[in-house]
This record gives sequence, C-alpha cells and structure tokens, in this order.
Amino acid sequence: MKVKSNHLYSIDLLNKILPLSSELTDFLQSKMKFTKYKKSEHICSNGEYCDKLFVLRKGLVRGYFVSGGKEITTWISCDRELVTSISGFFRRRPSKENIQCLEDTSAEYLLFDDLKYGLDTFPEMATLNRILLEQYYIHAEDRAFLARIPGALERFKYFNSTDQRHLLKRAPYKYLSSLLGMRPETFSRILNEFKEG
Amino acid sequence: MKVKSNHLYSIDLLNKILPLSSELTDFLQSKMKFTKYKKSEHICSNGEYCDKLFVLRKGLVRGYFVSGGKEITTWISCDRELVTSISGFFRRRPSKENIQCLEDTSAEYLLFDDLKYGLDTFPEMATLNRILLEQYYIHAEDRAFLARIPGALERFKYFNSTDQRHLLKRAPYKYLSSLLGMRPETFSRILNEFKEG
DNA sequence: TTCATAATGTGATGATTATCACAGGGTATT
DNA sequence: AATACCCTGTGATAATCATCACATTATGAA
Repeated sequence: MKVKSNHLYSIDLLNKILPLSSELTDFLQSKMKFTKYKKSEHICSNGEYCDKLFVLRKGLVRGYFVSGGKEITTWISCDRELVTSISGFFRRRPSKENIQCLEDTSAEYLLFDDLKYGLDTFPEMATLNRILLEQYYIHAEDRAFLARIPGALERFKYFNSTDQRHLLKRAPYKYLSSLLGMRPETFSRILNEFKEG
Repeated sequence: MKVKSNHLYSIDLLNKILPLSSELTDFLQSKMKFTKYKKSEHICSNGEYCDKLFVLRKGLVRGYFVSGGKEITTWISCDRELVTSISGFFRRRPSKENIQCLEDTSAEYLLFDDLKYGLDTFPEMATLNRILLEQYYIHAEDRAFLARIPGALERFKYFNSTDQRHLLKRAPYKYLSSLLGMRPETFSRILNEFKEG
C-alpha cells in the first residue's frame, strides 16, 4: 500500500466542511500545489491577475488597498484560512487589492481553471464553493459593520469580542490599527486604556 | 397558446446573468412568490428567521444592525437587486440584521427550502447562486473598504464615485450618513461643501 | 387642509482622534 | 557586534467630527 508523502492539509480542512468523494479528493490531490512565501512578500499586487485560491497552511497574511497614498488594511487571515483576491480571482480581472505576508507563510493553492473544471464536474465542489463563499461573505459583512461602529474604543471592544481576538497577539499593531479604522498612536493608547479599565 | 399573466421579473433578471434552461425557468416560475411591503415596514427583524431570498421589483430597502442602542445602516439596495439576511438565510440562524423598506416595495422571493431543492437539482442553479454570492461579496468588501477611508469628505467622495451614487438622490440622508460612517449633521455640511468646492 | 411629527439645515461648543515630535526597544542586516 | 531602521509608546497641539440647540422644511395622519 502506497503512502502519500505529499499530504495536503487543505483536503482535510475541506473534508470537515463537507465530506468529499474519493473522486473529488483525487482531483484536488492532483491539482493542488504547495508554495511558500517570505515575510513581507506579496502574494498579489494591485493590477496583477490573481489566478490562485490559497489555503494557508501556516502563516499570517493581510489584504489592503491603497487610497490617497495610504494603505488601508481590510482583513488579516492566518493558519487554515482561505485567501485570494476575491473580486479579481472570480471575475478574472486585475486585482484592486494587495495581499502581503506578515509572517513566513506556507500555503496550498488551486488555479482558477482547475477550480472551474472542478465546479463543472463535481456537484460537491459547487456546494463546497458555495459554503466557502457564504462564510467569506459573512466575514466581509462583519468588517463592514465593525468599521462603522462610532468610537475607536468601541471598535476595539467589538473586535476583542470576536473570534479574531487572537490576532491582537499576533499581528503588528500597525496593521491592526488600520483594520480597526484608527491610527497606530490611538491604537496604542486604547490598549493601555483597556488593560486598566 | 396560453399567455402567462403572472410574469416574473426576477426570471428575466437572472436570465441575463446566466441563460436558464426551460426546466429551471419552470421551476422558478412555480416557486417564486410575489409580495409587497409598505414604507417603513420590516422585511426581517433581529432574532427572526429569514427564510426568503428577495428580488426587488421596485422599491428601496436598507439593512442595519443595532449596536449600543444606535442603528448602524450597512447597506441600501433598490430595484432589481437581491436582498436577504445573508448570514441568517444561508445558515438558517436567527438574523442579527434588520431589513427595512424605505419606500413602498414590491418583490419576488424564493423560500430557502425551494432554493436548496433547486441547488441540488439544477446545476445551473448552483452556478447562478455562486455568481450572485460573488457579486454580493464584492459589494460587502467594498463597504468594508469605504468605511475605513479616513475623513468624512473622502468617504463621501468615494461613495459619489461608485455606481451607488444615485442613492444620494433617493435615500434619506439619515441612513446615507450612517452608511458613510458620519452623523447626519456632518453629512449635511459635507453636501454643501461639496456643491461649492 | 391642518396639525403633529420627523427630517434636514445651521451655528456654537466640546470631545475625540489625527498629526507631529521624539524617545526607547526591538529586529534585521552587514 | 554594531549600525541602521522600523515599530511602538507618550506627550503636546490642531483638526475633525459629534453633540446640543434650535430654526426650517418636509412628511404623514386625521
């Protein structure tokens, strides 16, 4: 019996969301590639085509836009999460978003064409894709809500009540502050205020 | 030859996104219902189950959350757009979101169970659903970005550069200001400032 | 229509937060 | 190890924006 040496993390992960048939498992096994990025490296930059859907094995990654010469970080993801420039990837357009690694990151990925083939061939793949998009959407909705909470302290408290709380101990304050819609100085002061209060 | 008197707007709409087979058309024709809401009426309230996916025929609708006793409007949709409490609908959980009509609104809707049946039965339905979720996601992402733009005037300018611009002439400032992360007084002043500058 | 209520406009004031400045501490690079 | 650079912390100041107050206009109901 042959032992698979190149075991793919993402298949286990997807299998927990929806049990995969052996056909789909084989398909993914054959199509998903493995790659690594160094800290501060870009996975995707503004204007580029991003044709990869990543599953992070280990690492930390942020998405950001540039507006008025300044960077606006809109999300931060880490281990076990899905990452791509959604708008660019699915619509096959140049990405408006930049995606950068904040730690050395290892990931598996699926090319758009392979995903498309999978969607057309395996009904479960379509179901899986739907579930992932739903989850993605809910996160985006939540970020849209967070950013509209009035008062920097209130935004911090809300973030600290979500399951993303752990990022406070992992991601640089620089980016967390942007995610929370405030300057790093304000973020620093709020952290103190919060520890005391 | 029988003429369909209860012609469904949503089918034309969906047909433009993806050509529908006659089987799927018949299915939707039989399952989609028509309904009306009065201005200020709620389509969905916090804590309720929202089991309907609406296609707005004509009208204006907002989604909002209540936080700290205050309402935060996170989106406004009108004619020809899809509306539901995404997180509640797809996950069959009580909605955290409230959905309210800002004009008398007429809409067609599909029940969750019918959508589910459709997804399992018609592959095109899954494709359609995926495209719609992708579009929905991109909008949510965009709202998350908008709300993080520093400076009330800059947020206004950005909004005024999007294809949602027309809402400025249609939706009450009360809600638009919330969508843009500012108080109505600030919104009013910015409108003047903008007309002059 | 008429009245009551809600939405918007405008000014004054104060709170919040951005900005600027600089110091310390950590990290990366040579 | 030493240096340079970046991140974070903290104070002072300024700009932005929320809040309050009230006038004006619009909307809705009787």
